[in-house]
Amino acid sequence: MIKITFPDGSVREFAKGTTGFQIAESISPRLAQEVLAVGINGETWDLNRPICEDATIKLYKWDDEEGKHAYWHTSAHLMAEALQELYPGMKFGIGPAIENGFYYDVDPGDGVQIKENDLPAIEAKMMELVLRKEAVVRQDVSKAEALKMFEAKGDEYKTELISDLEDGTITLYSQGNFTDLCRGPHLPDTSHIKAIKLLSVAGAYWRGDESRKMLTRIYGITFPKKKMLDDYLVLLEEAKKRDHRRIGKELELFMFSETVGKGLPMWLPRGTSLRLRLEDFLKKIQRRFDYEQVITPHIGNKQLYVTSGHYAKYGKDSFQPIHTPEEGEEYLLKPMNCPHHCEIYKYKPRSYKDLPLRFAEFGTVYRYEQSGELHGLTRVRSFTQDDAHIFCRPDQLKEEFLKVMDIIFIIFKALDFENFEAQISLRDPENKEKYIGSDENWEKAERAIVEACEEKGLKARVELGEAAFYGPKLDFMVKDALGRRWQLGTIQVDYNLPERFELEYTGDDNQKHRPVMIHRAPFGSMERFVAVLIEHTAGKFPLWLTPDQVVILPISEKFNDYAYQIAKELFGKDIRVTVDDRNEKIGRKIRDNELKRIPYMLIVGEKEAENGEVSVRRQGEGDKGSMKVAEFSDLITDEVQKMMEQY
RNA sequence: GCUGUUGUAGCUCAGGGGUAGAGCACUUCCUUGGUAAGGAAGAGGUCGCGGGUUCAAAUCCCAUCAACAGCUCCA
Repeated sequence: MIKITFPDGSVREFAKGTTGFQIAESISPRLAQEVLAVGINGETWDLNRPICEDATIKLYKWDDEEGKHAYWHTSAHLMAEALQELYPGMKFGIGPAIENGFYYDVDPGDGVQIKENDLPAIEAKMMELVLRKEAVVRQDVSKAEALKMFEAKGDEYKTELISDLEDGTITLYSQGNFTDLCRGPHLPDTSHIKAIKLLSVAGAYWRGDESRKMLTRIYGITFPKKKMLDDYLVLLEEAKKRDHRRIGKELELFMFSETVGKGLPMWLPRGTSLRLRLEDFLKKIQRRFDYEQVITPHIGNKQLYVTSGHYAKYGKDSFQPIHTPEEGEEYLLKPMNCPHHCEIYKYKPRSYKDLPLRFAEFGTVYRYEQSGELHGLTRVRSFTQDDAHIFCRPDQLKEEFLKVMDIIFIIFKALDFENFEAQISLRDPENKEKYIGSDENWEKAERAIVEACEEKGLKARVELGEAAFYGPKLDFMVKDALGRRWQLGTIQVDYNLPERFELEYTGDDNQKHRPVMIHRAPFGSMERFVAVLIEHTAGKFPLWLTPDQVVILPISEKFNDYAYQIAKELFGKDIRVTVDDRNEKIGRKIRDNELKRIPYMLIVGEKEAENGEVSVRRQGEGDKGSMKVAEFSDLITDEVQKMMEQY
C-alpha cells in the first residue's frame, strides 16, 4: 500500500500502482470525468501512470494551468497525427502547449506548403481522429532505441532533439499511428477534445535560430466544450476591436504615411492633445521629485556614440551617419538621450553636495528597427522617451531607485494600470563577456535592484541574461488587447557610461569620485504607452486626459447660437468643448458622439435655452437630467480637480 | 531581416482577362427633428508602384514598396 496525501492534508491509502485516474474515480465519478492530469510531489503526471510510492497529490482539471497544459499538449499531438495522415512524409519539430492553445512546428517537405485555407481540412481530420478515441500511451525507451526509431522515420528534427538528451530520460507518447518524443504529460486519450480551431500558420526558425531552416508553425486551440470555443472566438473579435491601430484611426489620434517612411508615426491634433497632457502630468510629478527638465538636439556627433559604446554595439544596425558638407564630419540621429545628458553633467565640476542630479527630457530618439518588427505605435523607428538620468553617489543608489519606483507606481495608479508585471533583468552568469563593466559594479547594481524590490514588496520575475549590455534593469510590462506583452516603464542602473564619459564629482574627502547613473522612463515611450493606454481603455480615456471632454448638441439649428454661447462659457473655464452643429437629428448626433467616446454630451433645445440650462448625457451611461450651465462646469472642473489633487 | 498573407473610393470591404461596385463618410438640397443611424441628389478610384505575357491586364506572371501574422532582434 502507498500513502497519498491530498491538498487538504488528509491521507488515504491506495494499492501500489494505483493511477491518478483511479484515485479521482474513488472520490467521485464527476471528478474522474473532469480530471485531466495529476500532480505527484509537485510534478505533473499522466492520469494513467501508476503511482508506486507515497506521494502528495493534486488533481488538475480544466481550471488549473496544469490541466489546460496537458489538454493542449495532447491537442498538439492530435494535430500532428492528423498532419501525418494528410501529408505523408511530414517531419516534426516541436509542438508545445502555450498560454492560449498550442502550436506545432513542422516541415512538410520541399515544395509542399500548408496555407491558411488548408486548416479546415486539418481540423476535420482531427475531429475524425477524436472519434476513434485513441489511447495515449507513454513509453520509456533508451536513447539508442529512440534514435533508431526516428532515424528510420527520417525525422532529422527529432533525432537532433534526442541527441541532446541524457540517456534514460527519454519518453515517447503514442496515439494511433503517431509516436512523438515527448516529456508529457498527456490526457489518457484524445476523446476529451471536443472543439478544435486552428488559428493561423506562420514561419518559425528551427530552434529559434535565425541561421537555420524555417519551419511551418501551425497555431491552434481546443476546448472541452463547443461553447467555450465560441466564447473564445468572440473574445478574440472583441480584442481586435480594442486594437490601438484601429481605435487610433477611428479617433484620429495618430497616422503613418508611406511617403514619410515606415515606422515613423505622426501625431494628429487629438493624439497630440492627449500626449501633451500625459507629459504635463509626468512633469508635474517629476517637479515634486526634484527633477530638472533639459532639452538636447536630435543629432549628435558620431564620436559621442563611439564614446558611449553604442556605436560599436548598434552602429551597423542603425540609421547610417549623416555626412555634413565639411569633410569627415559624421552625425547620428540620436538613438539614446543619455550621452547628451552625460555631457550636460560635465558642463561644470560637480560636488557631492550637488548629487543626486536628475535631468529629465521628453527626448525623441531614432532607431533602425528591423522592418518586420514594426507594429503600430508599439514598435516604431522614431519615438519619444520620457527619459531622465539620475547621477548619484553610490551610497544614494538604492534610495534613488526606490524613488523612481514611487514615480512609476504613481503613474500606473493614476492611469489604472493595476495588472502590470515586473521583471528584474540580470546578466547571464555564463556569458559575462557579453556585458561591459566590472564584476564588482554589476554585483552591486544587481543587489540594489533586488533589495529595492524587496523593500517595496514588489513581486518581480527574475530573468538571467536579459540585462542591457551596460547594466541590470527593472522593467514593467503590461499586456495588450491580444495578450502580447509590452514593456512600458524601465529603470536601469549604469556604472558604465559614467566610466566612459569620465564623469566625476568631488567628495567630502576632496577626492574625485565616479557617480552612478540611473536611466529611467516611467512611460517607456510616449508612443508605446499611448498605444497600450488606448487598448486598456478601449479609447474611453479618463476625463482629465481625453482630447474632447464635452460636445454640445443643439436639438435643431435654431439653437446653434445658444450652443456656441455655452461653448464659449465652458471654454473660458478651461473645458475642452466643441459644438456638433450639423444639420442632423438629435438621435444621430448622440450616436455619432457616443462612438467618438466623448465623455459628456450637452443637449440643448428650447427648454434649456429658456432656462439657461443644459441636458447632460454621459458617454456609455445615458441621460443624466438637466442643470444650470454653471452647475455643469463645476461638475466637470471638480471631477478633473479631484483626480489631479491626488497626485 | 526571414516565412507566409494582403493591397480596389477618406474608411470597411465585394468583384475579377474585355477599360470598376456596395455601405459608411463627404458635397448640395429637402427636413428643424428631444436622447444611439430622417430623406433625395451628387461628387469621388489610371484597382500600391514598375515591368512582362496578351488583340486586350485591376484581374495572370515577375520584381518592388507598404500593411498584417509569426519567427529572430530590441541600447
